[in-house]
Amino acid sequence: MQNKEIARRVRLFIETCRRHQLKITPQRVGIYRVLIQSQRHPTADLVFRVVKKEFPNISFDTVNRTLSTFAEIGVLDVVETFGGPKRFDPDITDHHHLHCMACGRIIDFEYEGYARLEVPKAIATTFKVISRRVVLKGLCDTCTAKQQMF
Amino acid sequence: MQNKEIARRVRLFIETCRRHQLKITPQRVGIYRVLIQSQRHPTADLVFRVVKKEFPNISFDTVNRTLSTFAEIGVLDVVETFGGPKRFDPDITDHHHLHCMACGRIIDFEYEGYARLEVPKAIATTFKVISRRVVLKGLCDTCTAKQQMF
DNA sequence: TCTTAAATAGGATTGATTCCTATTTGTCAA
DNA sequence: TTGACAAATAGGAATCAATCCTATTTAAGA
Repeated sequence: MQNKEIARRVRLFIETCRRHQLKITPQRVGIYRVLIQSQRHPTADLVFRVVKKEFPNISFDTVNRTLSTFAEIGVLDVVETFGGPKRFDPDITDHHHLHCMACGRIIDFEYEGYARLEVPKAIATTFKVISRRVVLKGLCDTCTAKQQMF
Repeated sequence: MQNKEIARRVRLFIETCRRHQLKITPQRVGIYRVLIQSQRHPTADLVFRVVKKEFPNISFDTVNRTLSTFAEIGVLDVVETFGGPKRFDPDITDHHHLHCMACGRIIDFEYEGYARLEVPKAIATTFKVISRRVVLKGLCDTCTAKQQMF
């Protein structure tokens, strides 16, 4: 990601914080910068270890609390998992997920065919849908290859 | 659920265990019986507390390990969550989920319109899809009502 | 500046899961 | 039916994740 693009997104992020009456702290900006440059779907611990390089005194609690705050104001998503630590997704645009059941990898994909997953009428009346996602479980290519070795 | 239906499913379950060279222990059968009669999506701890009534000496580890074993042989599903303890689903037929972001409730639904979620060709070549599910995040009626009180 | 509520650091606590090991038990073959 | 053995269990210890607690620091508006 270009420095220019990072700066642009940080500016937008700061806007969002202000709109929600959140103080702009160096820790929050640092965490946000790590997040948007991280490999997809990091855990709080992973973010913590990376941020620690820039802020050696930062605590895990701050990172974790901050990530939850970011989720609340819509700066990131908590993604669905099948157990294990929470995982966060800085990509809040519509997309779908493949979950490898063997290695736990989550792979993003976009697909025109799922673009308008209409919500059944019966549900729309009793449930307020905020986001929709197709989750495909299975085996990624690496794990399929490994299985065939036996 | 009728006793007859339970007996039928237990027989099928025992078949499945045999196919996978798993021993038929009273604990496994007990856990399976609790599972198919439980409210949907119980945690290991919930299953443990119920099974404990019939097997006072059973350990949490046995319940938890057994549930994982059941998932491996396809007797149940581990369902997607957004953090918190693992949750298991005895309903392995195709269905979809609503997740209430406020109370964490998971509501099953079936929908004709999602019946044939075709897998994009580009993905089918590199990823072996085993199950597909639409996950809708939002607010259930109870939580929507609560929010409007403020 | 000054004030104040919000945020942070760091350690303690809680909760969930897995690991370890001695003991028990289902299964299969004799 | 019995004996042998690998698999499974019980119970406690250890690990990992998340949250709580509180003294201290800090961002932001007056």
